[in-house]
Amino acid sequence: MQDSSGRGKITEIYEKLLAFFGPQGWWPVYSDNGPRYHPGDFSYPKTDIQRIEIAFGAILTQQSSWKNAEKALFNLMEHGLLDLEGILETEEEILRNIIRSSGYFRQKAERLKLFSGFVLDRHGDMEDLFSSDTKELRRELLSVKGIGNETADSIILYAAKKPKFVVDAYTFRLIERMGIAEERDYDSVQRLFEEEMPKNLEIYSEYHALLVELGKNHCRKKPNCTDCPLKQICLYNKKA
DNA sequence: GTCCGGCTCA
DNA sequence: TGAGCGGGAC
Repeated sequence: MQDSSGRGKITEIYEKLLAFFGPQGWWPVYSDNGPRYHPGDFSYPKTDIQRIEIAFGAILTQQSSWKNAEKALFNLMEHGLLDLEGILETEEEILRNIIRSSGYFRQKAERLKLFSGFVLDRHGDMEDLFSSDTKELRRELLSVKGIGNETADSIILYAAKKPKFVVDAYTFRLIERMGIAEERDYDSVQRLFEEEMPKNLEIYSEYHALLVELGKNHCRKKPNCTDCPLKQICLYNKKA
């Protein structure tokens, strides 16, 4: 996407969203004596269990509300299954029931197993997996069936703590409605944000979370523009 | 009844 | 590009 139309807007959107919603503090870490929430604390995850928690959470929340994914995550925790070997040793049918609340539980049970098997076979643990550089890590994650662009980037950003901008359906919808980008594929949209915003972990982490908040509250499929924080700079729904 | 912090396969 | 996957919250 080119400069003239979009240049500056990405930054402006970020500032308005941050001012309106405040810092979101993604990603919550619960396990291994982690705090329930850590807004402003980007030092998590600290342990492999916590890295697994975030990676599993990223898979469980695919096309599902975080509430439902969270329940599944807690359930895994209670069964001591924030553990790669443990997932592989758990009967598929049992695993499905443990994560049932997240929806798509048959697919996700398989995905947890495939991901766990990959990490164990290729790296042994999460810390070693994350020791690869961002490009290589992304390539590896994408090679696992069940991990696509958004899930891979979520893991890279929130678990491996490497600056990679996460694009999701809300992001596409926003730039579509605001007429910012003409290129609609994932990589182009990601590049758009990464090129305008400072390559910064905290900013990428907050920006994606803020876009989710905007998408849930205002920029929905059926938009609620009335009290939208971007109302002044968005052309959508403006009278012609 | 609608929608969710997507992805695979045809 | 479209169908299929799915429980739970609102």
